[in-house]
Amino acid sequence: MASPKRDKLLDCARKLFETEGFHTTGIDRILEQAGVAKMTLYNNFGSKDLLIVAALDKASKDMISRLEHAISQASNDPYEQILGVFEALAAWHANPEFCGCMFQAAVAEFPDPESEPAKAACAHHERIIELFRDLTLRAEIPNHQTLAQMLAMLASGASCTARQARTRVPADHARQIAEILLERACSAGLQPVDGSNPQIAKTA
Amino acid sequence: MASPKRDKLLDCARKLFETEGFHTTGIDRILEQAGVAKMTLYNNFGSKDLLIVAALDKASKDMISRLEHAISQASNDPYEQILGVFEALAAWHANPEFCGCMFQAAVAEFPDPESEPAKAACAHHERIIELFRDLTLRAEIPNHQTLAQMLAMLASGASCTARQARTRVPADHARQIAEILLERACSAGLQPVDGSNPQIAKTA
DNA sequence: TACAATAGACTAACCGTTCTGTTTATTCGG
DNA sequence: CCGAATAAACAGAACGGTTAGTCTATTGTA
Repeated sequence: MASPKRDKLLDCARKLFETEGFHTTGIDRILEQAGVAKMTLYNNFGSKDLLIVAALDKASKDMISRLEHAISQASNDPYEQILGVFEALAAWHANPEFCGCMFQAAVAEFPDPESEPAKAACAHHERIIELFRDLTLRAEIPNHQTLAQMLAMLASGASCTARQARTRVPADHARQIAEILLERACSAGLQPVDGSNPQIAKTA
Repeated sequence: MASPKRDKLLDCARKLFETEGFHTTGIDRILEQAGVAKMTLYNNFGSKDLLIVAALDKASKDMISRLEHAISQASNDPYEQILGVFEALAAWHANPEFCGCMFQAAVAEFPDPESEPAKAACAHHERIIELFRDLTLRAEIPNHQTLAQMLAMLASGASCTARQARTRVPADHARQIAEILLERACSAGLQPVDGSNPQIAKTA
């Protein structure tokens, strides 16, 4: 299952997809850069789409473990750990090699929600929400599910904005907002969201 | 400049690009759906990329004027007007035809920031920030520039999340966060952002 | 010898773009 | 008011290039 050629191919594919997009990067370029024959791609992955899925899965695993590492290093306090996630986000965006979130690009390039790459990208987003949910639960925040969704949305917005801005400013703004939300949740608890907007019921 | 054929072509192109992406929708499909000859495309726009730019520009103009309409109808109070923008956002996301923000898709599909479609999409984002800046300025908010950036980021995050979720929930969450930020800005003013994060200086 | 990975030719489809020739509508001079 | 001139839109063939994917023949190694 795990061969050095396969790893090299997957690494190059991930990088090229990230920097130049999924549709615009042809198979031949990946093979050339990886120094690998065409048949190793089709023997190991089956198709370009499945290679994309594999690249997304690996990128997701890497990012999640990077965030978990940032969390464990931040503190024992879940409040501080949540802010640590945004610190890690800002550090990522500040990296000059940063060129946007790969998963946001994937859902944009594969509009069909039933396509495998789109599903892989959505799965990553769910994992991010889950990560925040663990933290808000441990922080014993009243409306912890809602806050987790909000935090994930903040992170998405920061990544999306940073793709154009190419600075860590959006992530720092997101962090600041997260701080405000946490402060508020700590002192009073969030107002019930769904109750205050009854028209949601239709789409929920 | 403005002919009915040209308008029909532009409309169909905008819709197809929005729902199926820029790279995946071929020219032939656009022409077929618009009932228009190939040469009318090249006589009127010059190339597919320039057609994409024209579609993005028209979509931007439409959206901005829709938001301005929502603002003018909301109230005379700039606070209420800002919330009105998020109301309009939520209404847009609740529309069953909503399939994600076209401009986010454009920057994802054209990773080269120098490409014309990417520049057109960035210009739209600037217009959104400017729209919020006008409102925060009129609201006499201390750090109005920073808050405008934050609000734009919230809107981006909501659109990005709504692409996957297909509900108005993210926009409602964004609205709720905006409410909190406004409340805070009203009572005390935001803390100086850049001062509290001196490491920004490098990228600023 | 046997096996796995290689390079690279090859296919079939699709892409954006150009070109050709025809048809339609509009405008203008007599 | 009518016929000629101009321009625009038409359908569709053709072009060169690129794509994902398959196949074959060759190499290196155990």
